[in-house]
Amino acid sequence: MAQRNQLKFIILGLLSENDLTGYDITKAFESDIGEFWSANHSQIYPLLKRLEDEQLISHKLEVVGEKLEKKLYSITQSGKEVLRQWLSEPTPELSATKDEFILKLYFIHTADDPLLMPMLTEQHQLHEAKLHHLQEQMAKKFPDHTSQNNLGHFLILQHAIQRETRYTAWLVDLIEKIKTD
Amino acid sequence: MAQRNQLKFIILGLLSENDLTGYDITKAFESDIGEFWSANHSQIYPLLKRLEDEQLISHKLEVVGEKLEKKLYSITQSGKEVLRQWLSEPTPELSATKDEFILKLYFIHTADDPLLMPMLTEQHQLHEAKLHHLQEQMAKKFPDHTSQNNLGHFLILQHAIQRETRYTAWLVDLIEKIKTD
DNA sequence: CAAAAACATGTAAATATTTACATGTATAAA
DNA sequence: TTTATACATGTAAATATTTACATGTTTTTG
Repeated sequence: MAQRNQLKFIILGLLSENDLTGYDITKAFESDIGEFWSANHSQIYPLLKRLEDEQLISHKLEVVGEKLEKKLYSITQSGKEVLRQWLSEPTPELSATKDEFILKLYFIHTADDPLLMPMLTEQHQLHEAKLHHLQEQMAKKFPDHTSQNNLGHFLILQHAIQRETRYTAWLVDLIEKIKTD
Repeated sequence: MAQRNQLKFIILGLLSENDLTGYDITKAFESDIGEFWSANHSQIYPLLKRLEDEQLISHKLEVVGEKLEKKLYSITQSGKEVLRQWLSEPTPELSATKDEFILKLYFIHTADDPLLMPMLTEQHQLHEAKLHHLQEQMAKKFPDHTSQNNLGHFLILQHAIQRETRYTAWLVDLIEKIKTD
């Protein structure tokens, strides 16, 4: 397996909060969940079918306008149990954080390599932009600075903001140090 | 593609430093590179063959003892160019950091969920252990606190240590806050 | 009202990744 | 000297992930 089907649990988790269509789930990966997992609709639709076969979810058809049919999925009792079971299991893996920039950096041996500075400034710009985006999300989703029944979401945003703050600071330091060489 | 063959470049990068066997490369993923990428020997051996077909690397046989043959791979000029090209390209992706614990946390809605505290203490223990491991690596590989022709390696270790320090501190804070509820 | 953008759902093919299967040698420890 | 461990190299099968192919509807914008 290339990662023990965590997508399955994400889908169950999302459906445990709201009934959703495949399209809605796809969208979720472009916002909230996109911060810490990725998936395409071509992976999601077949999986929804499989989860329904396993009776972890079910769907009913809704018709929009004249003929557009959408499938609104709900989690079943069995699905809720599988989700809860997953949440209660240990998570001992600490999977390697695959970061292509860090990978490249590993192969830069000296501070005077002409590739280094462009790499650092590019990453600085990217991570600063991401940090701003996350801060906007936080302000938008938790305007009164409290988590209100959404502790998990609040925490992962806080975590991501801290991560990007730290990442950006590291890059700034590094750029400064290398400049004054 | 499930990630535009970054393994290819890791192998080229490793071979640009030293001639290595497939076994050596496999081992590298259990130490240094394991901090930020993973790969199994069953992925490495076929890829070495492919890279040799593409004339990015070549090998010579070495015999150990009576009959154990090992293939010592070297990077070719063409391989060096491909590696350098990769290093010089932009890295604009900022791929989602797939962290199963964060994923689970997203689906914990309230601070009084009985699953929360065990999750947090488990992760605290794991990240603290990882931090210690990284600090040991740093002390071992850069005892005189300087990077000496290995800037990249030094920086990725520094980066990982900062990341784990921050992660651990976040968990400690969180545990403290939830305890005193 | 025409056009563009967003909604909506799939399949196919290529590639990447993990786990399991398979085999044998050399070296260090007991 | 036997035994365990590390060295060494592969293949097969299952699964995951990405990119491309494919089609059609509804809503918003100009």
